[in-house]
Amino acid sequence: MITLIGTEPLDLRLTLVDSAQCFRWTQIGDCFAAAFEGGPVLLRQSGRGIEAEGAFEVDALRRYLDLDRDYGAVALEYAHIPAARRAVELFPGLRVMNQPPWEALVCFILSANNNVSRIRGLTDALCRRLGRRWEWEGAALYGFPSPEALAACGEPVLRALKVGYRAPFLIETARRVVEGFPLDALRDMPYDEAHRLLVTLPGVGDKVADCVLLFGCGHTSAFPVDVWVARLLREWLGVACTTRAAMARQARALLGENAGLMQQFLFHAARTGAIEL
DNA sequence: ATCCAGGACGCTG
DNA sequence: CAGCGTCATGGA
Repeated sequence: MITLIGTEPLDLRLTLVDSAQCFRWTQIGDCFAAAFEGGPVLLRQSGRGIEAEGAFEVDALRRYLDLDRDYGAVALEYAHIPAARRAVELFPGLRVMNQPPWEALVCFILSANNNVSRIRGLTDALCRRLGRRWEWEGAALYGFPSPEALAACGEPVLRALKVGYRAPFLIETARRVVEGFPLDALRDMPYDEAHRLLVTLPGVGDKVADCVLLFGCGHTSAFPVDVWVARLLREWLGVACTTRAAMARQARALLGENAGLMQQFLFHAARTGAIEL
């Protein structure tokens, strides 16, 4: 059964795939597919709006896609900053998703010193090897591996998937989660406390912690600073700092409560070369 | 061959 | 606290 879940502006390809905030959606024809705990979910843009099919609850899916946020208001908030205004204009329909924190954690541990296409390949390999298998009209889809599955799989298995030196990070972090690391409580903690807690996990530094907080915990002020963002902060916003941690602090002070949402627009603008640095 | 990719980590000044 | 080499892997 096909359900219309919303008519708000949302560019599926841009949000689910191209913006590199999530790495596990695959395009099948004009649909985007991924498997979750309840089974496969398919999304499609039609003339009516965003249509969904499969195992989902409308409210949960709307939250996942951040459909309840007014991005027009966010744009206005930063309209006085030329680069920000330009980035928002360039990418209508880009939204910052609310992923399960465990998924964001694993994917962004994989992201360290890695490129987007390879992160996607590794995520897919992880799901194929350790995730639950589903089928949708003949096509195989794989759920995201549980913390238990990852904690128990053994380092050689992960090495064989080519995650490289990140293998022990993944296994140790999975163990910490299985042993009770409060992943689901991060959402309701103050940013500083949640960040301080996350960086105690192996493979998680300042930047990965900010990605987990922004993409998986609803902390819209979290501001991940990678090479692209560091560059654009200097060139576009005049932020002159030495370390990335200091740049993140300054960007948060400058942009406030929704700094992370704006970061995603700026990041994509810089990474795709849509705005010359 | 060298550099780079949504960096983290351990060691040295 | 800041700076630097190292860590797999694959594409440019």
